[in-house]
Amino acid sequence: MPKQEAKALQKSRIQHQNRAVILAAALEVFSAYGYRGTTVDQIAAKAGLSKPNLLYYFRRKEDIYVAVMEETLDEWLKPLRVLDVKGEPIAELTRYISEKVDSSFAHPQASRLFANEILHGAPHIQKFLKGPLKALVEEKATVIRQWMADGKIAPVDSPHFIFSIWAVTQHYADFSVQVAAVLGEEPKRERVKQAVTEILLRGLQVGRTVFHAE
Amino acid sequence: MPKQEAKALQKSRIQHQNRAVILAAALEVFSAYGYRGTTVDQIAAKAGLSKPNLLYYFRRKEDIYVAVMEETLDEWLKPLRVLDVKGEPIAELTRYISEKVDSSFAHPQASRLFANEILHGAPHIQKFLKGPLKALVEEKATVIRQWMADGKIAPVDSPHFIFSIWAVTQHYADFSVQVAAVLGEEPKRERVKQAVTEILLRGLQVGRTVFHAE
DNA sequence: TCGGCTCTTGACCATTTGATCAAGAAATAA
DNA sequence: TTATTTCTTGATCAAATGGTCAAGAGCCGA
Repeated sequence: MPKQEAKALQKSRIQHQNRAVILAAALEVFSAYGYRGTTVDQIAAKAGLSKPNLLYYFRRKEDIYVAVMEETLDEWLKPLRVLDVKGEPIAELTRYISEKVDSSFAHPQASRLFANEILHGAPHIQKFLKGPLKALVEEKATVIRQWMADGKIAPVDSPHFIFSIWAVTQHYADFSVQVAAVLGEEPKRERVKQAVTEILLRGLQVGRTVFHAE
Repeated sequence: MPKQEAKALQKSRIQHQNRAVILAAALEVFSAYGYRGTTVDQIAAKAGLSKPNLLYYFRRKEDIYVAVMEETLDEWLKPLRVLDVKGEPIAELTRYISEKVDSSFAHPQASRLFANEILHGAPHIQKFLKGPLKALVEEKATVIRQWMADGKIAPVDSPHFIFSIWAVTQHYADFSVQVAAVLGEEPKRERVKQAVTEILLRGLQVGRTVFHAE
């Protein structure tokens, strides 16, 4: 019976669909309340399933969390991966910042989930940080250094510059409550994009004419 | 008996000392594990007290949290308060950034406690955000606008510039695990300070000569 | 239609955890 | 010393919560 062999791998329509529903619900709840602050019941309720039913798909709460985190990480890396040494530096960095701002506005939960994980010591993603992420940052820091060496941008500490881009763009997802409270209104995506790009990139531009005081 | 009247206000030596010990322990634990992730037992253990004893000083877990948060907020505001319109803009902003970086290195727990609170919707400090913080940011945004109007710095979106300073500097406390993992070592305070200052302020300087490519 | 596999759930369990309380120990004022 | 107030704690409770299980319902291929 071939059914036996396929059992472990093959996922039925229902499996596929329910796992997706659960992961979507879990992202919402985990990002809002943190790992410990989230109950399995909450996720089950949001997913429209009974608790034992949910635990039929993911045996432990932690398994759900890990699954959501894995889904998130890949998407998180994407925009940086395409930073291209052959492109025009300011255009490349502008695109990267733009995509990160878009991401903060479109998927704030993913950003918050990630932020919360790191804030609490990154117990589940140490390997990701020290492996793929470290490698990618080193690669892209080299790209930026190349641009500097070619005289295309002003000198800057490459890894710290990457950290700054992350910090500023993700701020609009992770600290959105604070931003909205201080501004007195929800920030506008395009306005944020423009402001952030200017703040982060203006200092890099070479041959730029700055108006002079007096 | 005057003792009766004073009872509610007066705090004995023991009261004073134990409250301080509890708040210090609570800051450590809350910042590491979040509100829900922290147990009263953990705080009591770290403070060297029995759980009922701890609850003699703070009747509820939430009371401890609120007390720690209040202690933290004031310190958080301090560096921004002294931003002076009469000072030299770049020097003033450099000092502000420097103090924020110092704060991230010296008191990362306070920053993380604050970050965690906001990340989860700021349920306990809405009033602080919409009141004192909003007012202060508006005041200091005006200071920056004045500098721009006087032609002392390049134009920039003031509130978003303040957000950027917060984001970048606090990143080294809130995301320190990520920073260390990606760099492969602990970042050096002075190096961070220099890099961050350059990234954030170079674009503001007026009459600056940037070397030109080729 | 039938047999087996997948999916679903009500009931239940063990542990954790915030909080209480009564009673004793220690400090303090008379 | 003595009386009173403050401080401390072992024992205990009720609720919340992660996880189990057996039994039933539903789906699907032969």
